[in-house]
Amino acid sequence: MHYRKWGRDLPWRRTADPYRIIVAEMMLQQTQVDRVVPKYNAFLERFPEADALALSPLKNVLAAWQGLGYNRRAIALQKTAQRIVDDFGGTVPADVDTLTTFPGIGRATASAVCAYAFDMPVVYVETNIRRVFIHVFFPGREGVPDAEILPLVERTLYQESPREWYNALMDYGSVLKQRTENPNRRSAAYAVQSRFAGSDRQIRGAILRSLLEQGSLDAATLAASLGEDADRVARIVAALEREGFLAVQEGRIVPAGDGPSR
DNA sequence: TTCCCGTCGA
DNA sequence: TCGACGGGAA
Repeated sequence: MHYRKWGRDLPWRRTADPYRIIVAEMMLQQTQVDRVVPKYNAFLERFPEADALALSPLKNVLAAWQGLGYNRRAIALQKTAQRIVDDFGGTVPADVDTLTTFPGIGRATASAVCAYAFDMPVVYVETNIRRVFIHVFFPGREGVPDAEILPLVERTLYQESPREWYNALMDYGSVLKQRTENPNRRSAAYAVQSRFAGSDRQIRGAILRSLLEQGSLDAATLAASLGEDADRVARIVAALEREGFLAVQEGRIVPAGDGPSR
């Protein structure tokens, strides 16, 4: 098997610890492998098991997440760790439908956890799998729906070792991306997204980053320091507050769960 | 400037 | 079903 000799040596491939697989998969949801590797290692040094993550102040979790993007995943990951500890006695359930009920875990991540942590023969589609199957089975086709890919995934799944099979698919998909025009552009799911520069997303990221650096922020001067319209910044801060990133106390922006009260 | 990507809530 | 959501690399 080609994979046994040439497969990538990635840190999450050296463990079957379901907690570690969950951390890796949630990081990999929206962030490229090269960027995840160092963050994954540092994150697990800080939070070696679900218990440590569940009990940590959120701001420390967000700090460890810094640079990965889509910071809501950090909140969701901590909540998932809390559910594992509180509702499952620290044992990750080996079941796609149960895992899907966890915050930040959908079909793809739940299936990946079952494949990599538990070596279960689950059938699912994510970007690398999609890329491989579109390339191999749908040459020249546009708008290929996942519904047509799934049966092929099921038929080709190597039952003897689903974990190894999916790892090999990941590597093949990653090579295809480097060597060809991304076949996923021919997926029905493909969409061009709005520009990042000047977007709310960029400002959200900047606010969170400076909050974690400064420890707290003065709401009145924040807009000026960002060079942005005060109304717009206030609206974004309110959204961040609703999502549980931060709190506003007497005009100061502080990390969530950090102030007095309760 | 363009590219990438899974989950969630509307 | 669709738009919001980050940030680093090419």
